[in-house]
Amino acid sequence: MKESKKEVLAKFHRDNIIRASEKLFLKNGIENTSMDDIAREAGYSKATLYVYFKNKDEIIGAITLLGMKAFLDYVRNCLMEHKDFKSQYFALCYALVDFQKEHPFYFECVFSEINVDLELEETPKVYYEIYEVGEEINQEILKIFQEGVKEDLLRRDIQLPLASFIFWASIYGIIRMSKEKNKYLQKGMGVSSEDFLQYSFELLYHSIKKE
Amino acid sequence: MKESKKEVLAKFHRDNIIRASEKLFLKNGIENTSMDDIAREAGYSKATLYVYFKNKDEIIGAITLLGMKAFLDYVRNCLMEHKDFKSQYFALCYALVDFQKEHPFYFECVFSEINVDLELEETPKVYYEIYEVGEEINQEILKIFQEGVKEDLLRRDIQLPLASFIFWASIYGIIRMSKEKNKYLQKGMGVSSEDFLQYSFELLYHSIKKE
Amino acid sequence: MKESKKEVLAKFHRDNIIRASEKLFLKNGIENTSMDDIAREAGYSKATLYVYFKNKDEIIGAITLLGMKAFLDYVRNCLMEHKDFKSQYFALCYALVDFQKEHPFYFECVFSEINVDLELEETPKVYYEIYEVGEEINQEILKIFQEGVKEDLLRRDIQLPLASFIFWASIYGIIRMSKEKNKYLQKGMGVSSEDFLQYSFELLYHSIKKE
Amino acid sequence: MKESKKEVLAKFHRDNIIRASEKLFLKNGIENTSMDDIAREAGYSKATLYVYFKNKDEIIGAITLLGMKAFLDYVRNCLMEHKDFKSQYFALCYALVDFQKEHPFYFECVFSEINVDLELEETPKVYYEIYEVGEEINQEILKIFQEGVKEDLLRRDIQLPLASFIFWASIYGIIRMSKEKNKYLQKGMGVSSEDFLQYSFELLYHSIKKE
DNA sequence: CATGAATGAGAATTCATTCAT
DNA sequence: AATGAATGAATTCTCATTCAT
Repeated sequence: MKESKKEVLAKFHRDNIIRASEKLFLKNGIENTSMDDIAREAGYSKATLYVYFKNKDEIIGAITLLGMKAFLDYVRNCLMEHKDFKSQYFALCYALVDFQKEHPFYFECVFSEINVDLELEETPKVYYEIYEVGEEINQEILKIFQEGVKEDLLRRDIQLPLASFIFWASIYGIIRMSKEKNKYLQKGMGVSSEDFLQYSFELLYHSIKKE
Repeated sequence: MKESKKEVLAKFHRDNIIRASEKLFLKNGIENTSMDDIAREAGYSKATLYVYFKNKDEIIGAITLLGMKAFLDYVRNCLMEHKDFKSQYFALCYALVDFQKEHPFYFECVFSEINVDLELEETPKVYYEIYEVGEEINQEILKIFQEGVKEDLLRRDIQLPLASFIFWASIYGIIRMSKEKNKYLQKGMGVSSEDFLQYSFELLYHSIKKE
Repeated sequence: MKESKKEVLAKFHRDNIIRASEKLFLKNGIENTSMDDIAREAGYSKATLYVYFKNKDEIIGAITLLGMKAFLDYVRNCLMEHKDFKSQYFALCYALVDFQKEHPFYFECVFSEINVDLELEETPKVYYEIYEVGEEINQEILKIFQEGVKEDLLRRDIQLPLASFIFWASIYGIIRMSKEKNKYLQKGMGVSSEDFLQYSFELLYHSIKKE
Repeated sequence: MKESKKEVLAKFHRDNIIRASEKLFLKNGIENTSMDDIAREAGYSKATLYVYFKNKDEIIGAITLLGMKAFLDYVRNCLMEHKDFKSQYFALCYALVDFQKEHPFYFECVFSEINVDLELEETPKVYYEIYEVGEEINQEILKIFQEGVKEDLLRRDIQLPLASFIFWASIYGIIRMSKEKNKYLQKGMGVSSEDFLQYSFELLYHSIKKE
């Protein structure tokens, strides 16, 4: 009982630190976020950060892993709540949009290569975990497209899992751009972010669906 | 005459510095590139960098601008050398791939929002220029798609300039992923980067072309 | 009774802490041994160390004192077990060697000045005790040399207690060097540590003994 | 010319830093001397220290090497200025005393093993130099004793170079003690440091000289 | 114009010590 | 009594920037 209480408390503090870090990493970038900044934002002393994380890298790793796991949940939900391909496809698209909104830093993590050589001895465990969760995500998305094949909705010449990867990449680019060039879309083209995204997802759907 | 001689010389030095910076920024990232590193790579003393650029940010800005301009040239070339939509489309795709290969740092710049409020008084001039070149690029790409409409190759419901933007975004995501997950594509899926890109561009082409 | 039980327990814990500290101080040096290290090695929590010692300095002081006391015992044993000067002399020499081997950290303590002004008000009690034990050691060694005088084995011009001090100092230097330059002695001169020490003690014996 | 001027200036600054470091290292120990302390003492900003030395270790290495070289000069002087063994012997003894007075930190360096594995690839050059100067010092001292043999002043059973090593070690111990227990010698035994040293050197001389 | 020299400000990290429980 | 948790102060080292020459 006491043990669990302690663990709960530790998790609470780690979460606070992670949330503060996520916020700052997103706003200013990892490199421009100092441990001092994190400490201030999280409401702890700098030294306390080192009680809960071995170093800055471990904070980064923890955030990334958490983000990947959160996203895996998002994706799995799409598959559970929707049974046919088209629903799953659009649900996944919007899941990604939501995910980017709620965890903008995680979103970037998911799509960035891990700058770590997984074959080296001293690579921290967390990076293996990150890699593995990434794999699981890929598998889940593949399942959606396989459902599409089963339903005979996709073009015959679609190559899986390649196409799922391309979908993945395009969606990333689209969401990213809808964020980065948000103002431009509104002012320059008179389209809201939401409309832009919806139209994009439909356009992409055309690239794979059977005529 | 003398003035112009001076200017030519100044441009020469600025270019040297920019080339050195580009190389290092790409290899190690902006944050991990010190002014010392740039000075060493460019063959000047550190203080000399400050003769030609007000500070590090201005170097970054100058690189971005140069990159955008270089890319604008790429795009314009596509339009000049190819006259029909399909040729222009694929030429543009591969132009982007080439561009990413030759100026990987510029590539990122082109697709990132400038973290600067253009409406503030003190915003350096360079950022306005960057914005303007970006606009020109968009216009050029739009022209390609308008050619597609003219040739009656695109689906009737295609909305321009929205679709050109989406294309833009997707291509970015795809190229980025072909880089970042390069190893994964080869080992995990047995596809070369080149094949992946070609297949992607074709898939994307389907999303817009008429049946 | 209860009081004494408590005291016994307290001594037990203090001893554990001291033993752990000695081990670590020796292996890594005082400066490179953290209170965390000591706590881990001793099997207590860091805060507990502060129950038994006011601070790190007090641990160091306690170790020093213990070491001096241990050495005093060594010296007294030499005097008890050997009755003639020559035996006592060599026994003392080898006692020092043993002592250095078993308590290398204490060994250094015995020969280092305490960096504390004994006349200041706030100087902790332990430093006085250290000083006093040092005095006792000197007295015991002097006794050995006085035995030498009594046996008429020493040169007439030998000045006591000066000579005992010099002996003391030389032996220290020799043992220290046999440790520090151990490799050099073996590789460069082909002499084992043991042989070096024996020869040294004999050479030194010549410096005091009558012809 | 300009080059040499520059070099002279750099050497000047390096010397300032070294002198400040030596003073502080001696007073407070290496571990208790921060780069901040050195900067303050030397009259430079902390960052400037890193202009002239790569890091703290390099300062330590430079000091040690300088100290060893200075001492080698001392020893060579003894051999040049004095031609017979006895003069050389005492001159060397007092050279050491002087050396310890003028460069107390160097003195300790000379007698401490270098905590560095000379066979590792990355070991800085300075440590090899330190080792080599140490060797040269040993050779010079050996020469003195060989002169003693030549003059037939030493006991027949004296083993060289072992005896020179023992002498070396004893003198170290004696000088060290005359420092560390200085107060004790004066108050407790009524002997000045100088008298203690002189008497010690004579006593030691007895241990090697022929009857 | 070009630069060597100098540095203030700040980065990550460590550690002895305190304190509420 | 024993300790988990928290931290202030310090440490080594880096780097963009300035300035006198």
